[in-house]
Amino acid sequence: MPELPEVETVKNTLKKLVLNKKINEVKVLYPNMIEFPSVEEFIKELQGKTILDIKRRGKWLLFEFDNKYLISHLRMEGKYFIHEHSEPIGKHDHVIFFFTDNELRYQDTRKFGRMYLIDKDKLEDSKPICALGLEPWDKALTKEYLKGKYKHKKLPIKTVLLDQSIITGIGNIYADEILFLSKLDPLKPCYELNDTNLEDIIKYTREVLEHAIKLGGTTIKSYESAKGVHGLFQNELLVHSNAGELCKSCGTEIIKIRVGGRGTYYCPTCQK
DNA sequence: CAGGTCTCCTGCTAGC
DNA sequence: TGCTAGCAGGAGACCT
Repeated sequence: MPELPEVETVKNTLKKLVLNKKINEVKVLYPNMIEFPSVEEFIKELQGKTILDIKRRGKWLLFEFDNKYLISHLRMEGKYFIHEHSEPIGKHDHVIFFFTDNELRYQDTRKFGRMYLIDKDKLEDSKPICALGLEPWDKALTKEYLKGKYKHKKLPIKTVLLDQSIITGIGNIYADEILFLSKLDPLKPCYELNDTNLEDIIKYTREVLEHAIKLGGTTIKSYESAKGVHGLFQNELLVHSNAGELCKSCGTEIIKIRVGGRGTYYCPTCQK
């Protein structure tokens, strides 16, 4: 499941592969993937356009064109692969961007991914980008900012870490890791967090994500940044997906619970 | 307004 | 062995 570090890795991989390439043609094989505008307009607008840059905002991938951004969310299993024209179309290839020498295919087993084509000057004011909160490294991300957001919230901290309108980019894997390092019970209500807790959340959010980016993200299930390229952060996971294993800090068994409908892994001894 | 629930999808797995 | 019910999950829609 691509979170910020995986999207960052995909962005860097794609920049090496498709920057400055001109799209001759677009094929949309699964129309629901295109959230806005209509599929017809999406195809027409992209035809003949050159990919000027690729950026990232939260978990969104931003392909920059002269007057538009194609923004793409990979959700659970979305992947971009370069293929030769001759390669047969796969069962899960849903959108294809044709270049002269090869093509970029968006593959998504679960079809959860979504794409938008937005006017460049309206990007920050249009959904979904307008609903995003601060990037983890934004200087505005301070304990005062979090205090303001968390003050009246009774929801568990785990749930709120996944709220993209506060800090953007954290998903289920990294939320568990951040809470483990912050020694916080995932079920702890937001408003109960003290200054130290908030400082720890900010510190470890940045540390965990930076470390994961360095290692090319986490490969659980089927994430790849390019064909056969897997991240390495899964070897560094302290709690996530480690139910039954022993806590590296205290030796207690890591347990799995559900918080806000999400599988959540934590050490009941270290995290209070 | 905050928060809960449903929805979208398919592959995998537990259980019979 | 083969089948199926149930689960997994990011974020928007919808409801309370």
